[in-house]
Amino acid sequence: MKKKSKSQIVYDHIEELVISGEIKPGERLPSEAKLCDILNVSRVSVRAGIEKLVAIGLVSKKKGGGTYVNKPSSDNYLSVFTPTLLHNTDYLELLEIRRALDSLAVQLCAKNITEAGIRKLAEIVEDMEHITDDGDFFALDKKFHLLISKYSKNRFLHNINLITWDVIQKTLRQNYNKVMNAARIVEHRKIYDAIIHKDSDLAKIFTLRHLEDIIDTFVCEYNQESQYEAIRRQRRR
Amino acid sequence: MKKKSKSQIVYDHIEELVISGEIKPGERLPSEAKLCDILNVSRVSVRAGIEKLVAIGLVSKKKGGGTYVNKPSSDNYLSVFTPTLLHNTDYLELLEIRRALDSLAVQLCAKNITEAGIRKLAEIVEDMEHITDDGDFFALDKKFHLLISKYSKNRFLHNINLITWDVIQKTLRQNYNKVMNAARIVEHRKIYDAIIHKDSDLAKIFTLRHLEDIIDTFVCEYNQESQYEAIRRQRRR
DNA sequence: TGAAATAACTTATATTACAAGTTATTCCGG
DNA sequence: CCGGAATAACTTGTAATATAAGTTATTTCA
Repeated sequence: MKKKSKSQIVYDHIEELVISGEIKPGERLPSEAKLCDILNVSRVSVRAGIEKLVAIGLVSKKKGGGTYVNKPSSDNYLSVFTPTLLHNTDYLELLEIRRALDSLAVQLCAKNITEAGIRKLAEIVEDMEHITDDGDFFALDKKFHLLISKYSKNRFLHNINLITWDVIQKTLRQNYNKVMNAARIVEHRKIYDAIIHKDSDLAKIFTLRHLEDIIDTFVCEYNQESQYEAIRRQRRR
Repeated sequence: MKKKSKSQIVYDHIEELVISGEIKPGERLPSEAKLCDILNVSRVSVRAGIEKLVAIGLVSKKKGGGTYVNKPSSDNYLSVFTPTLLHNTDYLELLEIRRALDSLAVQLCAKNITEAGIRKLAEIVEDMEHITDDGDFFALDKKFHLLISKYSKNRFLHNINLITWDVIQKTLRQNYNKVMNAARIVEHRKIYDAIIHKDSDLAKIFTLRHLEDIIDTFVCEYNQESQYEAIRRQRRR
């Protein structure tokens, strides 16, 4: 267990304040001096920690005025990855992106995956089928999809996926668990089978269905309409 | 013209060193003390600037050892967006993602765009058709696609797009200009027409073709093979 | 020659001080 | 009592200095 740096303590503390909703977007952080007292570190460390949060776009500083939590609509583009509280509509937006990118990832993965990769993927699928605790599913699901994007050999794709799952883990686990059920596990198996047979088209189809099922379940649960749903309905006409 | 903060001076200076290739991934930055001398600022400011670069994943610090430019393969996921020098293969990876996300964006855009948005889009397309300087094309192309993702009303999608174009602008303009030609302008007009007729399916098709043409041109230019090309060839069999 | 000891260097943190900008309060004329 | 100007209190920005702690290069000595 490596010791956390002082600036990391500050970073984590403020991030937690924002994720938990204790400080909402638009609101002001405690002043640097107060944070020094609370966390028992020097102002140098407080400033270093805040500096990082500024860089990723979670907060903004105003000389003489204080430090404020950015609103999600901030034009700082890195704010995509900031762990602000996400609402259900935000989650749908995220799922729409997953639909587009996961289907690309699985295509590339089926083409590029190695024997070692297949073994790892097999292990995950099997673990998933013998799950006892509901909480474990999240970890396995994340692993499964990240492994696929890793073997897509497209680093940008994989990195975007890492971010996506990081956001899901930090802010959406409650919502997430509600859309989990036995059907998801079968879908993973199907995707896996398509990958090992190097059938990228089939893998893509199963991945699209997988994401569409997740979206459907989520929309049902919350009686909301996704933009994707609207497009699909339009197509049926 | 707002005055740059000291830490921003440091940030920009180091970013420039990396983008220009003066300091390559894996190499060490000048020490904090040296940067103080070079830039004539205090160590506090040097550290604040570097702290931001650490946060976005461009560099990593080793206590006692120095500060190093990260390699693109760094597992710091924000490194996707860091302005390290990108090679041609990296650009192809980026184009593959654009293919997946731009087609989604244009679908949503056709559904959600407002009258004001259409007017803005029209202006861009017309400017594009009356272009005199080649250099202007980049700015208009960027504007066009960012406007589409903006009106997709999916904030994640738009933010990823902002990042993508930022990376292109910072690191890929030379490559980019080579794939530009008159055909691109016609393609934009077609996409625009589909959008104003609210035909999301057609808009998607034209966008896919647009990106595939760009990829083809780029691949021809550099005699490289994109993963996407391989998939397309496979499908033809 | 080789390994341990040492020196030199580098980042991490703390303290103090002041500059410069913002916000809240006080004060005073009407 | 009201309104606005002056002021005080607060907050971030920058600097200088000092020390701790880790890494790297050099020296020393067996």
